Amino acid sequence: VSTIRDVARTAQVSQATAARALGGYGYVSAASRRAVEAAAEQLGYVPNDVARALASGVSSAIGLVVGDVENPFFAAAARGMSDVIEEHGHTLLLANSDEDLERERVAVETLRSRRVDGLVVVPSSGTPSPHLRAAVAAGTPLVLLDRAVRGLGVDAVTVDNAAGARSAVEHLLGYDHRRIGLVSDGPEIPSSAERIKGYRDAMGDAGVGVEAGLEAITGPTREEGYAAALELLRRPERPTALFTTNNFMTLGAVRAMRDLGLHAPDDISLVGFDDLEWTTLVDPPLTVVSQPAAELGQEAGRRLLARLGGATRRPQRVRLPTELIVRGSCGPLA
Amino acid sequence: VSTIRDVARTAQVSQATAARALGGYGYVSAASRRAVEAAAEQLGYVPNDVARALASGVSSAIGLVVGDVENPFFAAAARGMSDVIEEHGHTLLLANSDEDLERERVAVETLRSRRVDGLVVVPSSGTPSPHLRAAVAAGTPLVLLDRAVRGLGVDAVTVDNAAGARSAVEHLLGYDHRRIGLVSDGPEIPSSAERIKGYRDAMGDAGVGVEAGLEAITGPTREEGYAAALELLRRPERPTALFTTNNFMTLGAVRAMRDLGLHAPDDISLVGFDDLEWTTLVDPPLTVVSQPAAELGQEAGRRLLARLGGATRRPQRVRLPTELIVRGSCGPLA
DNA sequence: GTGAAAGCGCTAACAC
DNA sequence: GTGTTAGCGCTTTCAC
Repeated sequence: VSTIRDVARTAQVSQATAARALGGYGYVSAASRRAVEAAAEQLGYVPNDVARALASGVSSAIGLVVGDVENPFFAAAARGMSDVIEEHGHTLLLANSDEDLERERVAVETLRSRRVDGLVVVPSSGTPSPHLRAAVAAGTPLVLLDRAVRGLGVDAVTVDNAAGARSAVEHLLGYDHRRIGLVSDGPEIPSSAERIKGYRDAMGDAGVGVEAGLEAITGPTREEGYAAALELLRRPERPTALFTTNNFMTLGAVRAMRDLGLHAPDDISLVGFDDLEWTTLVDPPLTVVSQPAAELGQEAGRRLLARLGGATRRPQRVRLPTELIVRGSCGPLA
Repeated sequence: VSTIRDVARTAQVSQATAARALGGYGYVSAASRRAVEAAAEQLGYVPNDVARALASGVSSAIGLVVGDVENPFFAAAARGMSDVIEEHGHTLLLANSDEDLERERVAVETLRSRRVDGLVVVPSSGTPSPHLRAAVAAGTPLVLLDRAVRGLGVDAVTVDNAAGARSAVEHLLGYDHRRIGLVSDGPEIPSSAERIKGYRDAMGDAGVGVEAGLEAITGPTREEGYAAALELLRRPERPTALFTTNNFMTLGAVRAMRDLGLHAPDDISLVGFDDLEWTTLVDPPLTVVSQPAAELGQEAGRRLLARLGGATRRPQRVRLPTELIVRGSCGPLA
C-alpha cells in the first residue's frame, strides 16, 4: 500500500501539498491538485483513516450499542441511524449488549478506546451506570436510544411509552375487559418500566386496580416471553385479555395462545407493543402499538451529529409518538 | 483524557514500561505492573486504539458489508459473526449495500481506509468487482458471505443453494404439482442465481421443463417480491404451487395469496427459502428450506480469523447444508 | 500556493 | 526488567 508520501513524490510536490489536495483543505493550485489526483489514482492510493484520526483527533466513527441486532426493532433503529451518519461521512461501529450491563460496559469501553466521535446506546439499566457516567465525564457525546436514564444529563430519543401502553390498555378496557394480563420483561429496562407503569396507571384510573395474578414479568428473551405467557395463561383465573410490552413478548404470547388453543378475539384479546411485518400475517391480524423504529435511530443519529457539530443546547428527551393500530385481535369476550 | 505517558509518570516508571504493563507484552515486574495498573485506574486511563493501530499496523477491526441489516437473515449472520470476532478482541464495522454495487464499493473503500484487518462481504454481484479485486490485490483478507464469486480467489461461506432449491421443488413435484411457479430476485445475486438454477434443473429432471410463464423474477425488496408474486398469481394459467427464493419473496407471496383469497395448501402450495420466526405463526405454517444464518456468520468470522492468524490454505468454498422443513403449506391440489 | 517540521499516542526494537 | 528512541501516516502550524 502506498502512503501520501509516495503520492507526493510521484506528483512532484511536497507531502503537505499532497495532503491538502487529497484532504480538500487549505490552498492548492489547480495544477498541483490535478497532479496529485492523477498520482493517487495511478498508485491506487487509499487514505489511512487511522493516521488521520490520530493526527486530527477525529475518527468519524460512531459507536452503537443495542440489545441485539437480531431483534427487528433494534435492527430497524440501527439501519435508520446508519443511514443518517453515513450520509455525513461517519462509520458505524456496532455492538450487542444482550441486555447485560457487564457486556454493555465492555462494549462502551471498547468503543471509547477506539475513539469514536460519539456513542449511541440503548441502556440496559435505568440507573446511570459508571461506564456511561465515565463516557459523559470524558466528554464523549452520548445519546440514549429507546430508553432514558435519569441524571445522566444527555439527550435521549424514546417513544412515549406510557401513552402507548395506556392506549393499549384503554382499548382493551373499551371492550369491557377487566382481567387484563401483562407480559413484560423486567423494569430494569427503562422502556419496559414505563410501559408497565402505563399499564398499571390505566388499570388504576379505570378503577380496575392492579393484581399480581395478572402480571407475568420475565427476562428479555423470546423463550422467556413464551414461558411467561404460557404460565400466565394457565393460571386458575386466566386473564381475558393480554398486553405485551415488546415484540418478543408478543411472539411468546401468540405462541402460548396457539399452544393452549386460545383464539383471539373470541377466547382472549391481545394488544402487542411494536409492529412487525408478521403481525398482519397471523390470524387474526394483531392490534398493536406501533413505534417508529427507524425514525428513532435516525433521530438519535441526528442528535449526535448535532452535538458533534457543536450544539450545546441543554440535553433533552425526545418522545416520538406511538400509534395504536387496531386490527383484529381484540373484542368482547365471546 | 490521559495518555500512557501520564500513567507512566504517576506510576513512576518509563512510558515503555507502562505500555508493556498495559499492553500485556514483554517483561514487567509485578511491582511495576501493580503501580501502573493503579495509576491507570486512578486516572481513568482509556487506551487509544487508534494510536495502537497506527503504530502496530493492526486495527483489530473487521468490516462487514451486508445487503441490509433489517433483513433478518443478514441480521442473524451479522450477529453470529459479531459473536465470534468479539470473542477474539475484534470490533465489527457494519455497512449496508442495499444490493447496490456502487454502494458496496463505497462501503468497501471506507472500510479499507479505516484499515480493517479483514473484510466480510455479501457480494451484490457474481462477477468479481473492481473494488473486491483491489482489496484482494492489496492483501486485505476477504471472506465472501452467503454468495460466492468466481475468480476472486477467496474463501466463501455459503449454503448449498442448488440442493436446497431442488429439495423444495422435488417436494412440490411429489404432490404431483407440475405448474410450479418461481418468485425470485434477480440472478445478478449469486445465491439467487443458484436457487433459480436449482429450480430449473429440478423441473427439467422431472421432465416438466421450464416455462417463462411460471417465473416471476424481480428486484430484491419486499415490495417487489409482493408485486411479482401478485402478478404471477394473476396470470391466466396460474401456477398450482410456488417456490420463493428468499424471505422477502416468501413474505410477498404470502401477502399476495392472502389478497387473492388463495389458501394453502388447497388452492396453492408454497415452499419458501429461509426460515423465520413468523413462518410457524401463519396459517398454515410454512414449509421452508431453512438455512443456518447465524452459523454462516460464525463460520465466515472463523475463516477470516484463521486468515488473520496466518492460515494460507488455498481459498475454498464452504457449503453449509440446508434443511427442508415440512410443515403445512404443501399438498395435492384440492 | 507550497514546503519544512513538529507532533498525535502508541509499538517495538535496541541498549543498558 | 527497564528506559531510550525511532517511527506508524497523517494534520497542521508557520515560514517562505
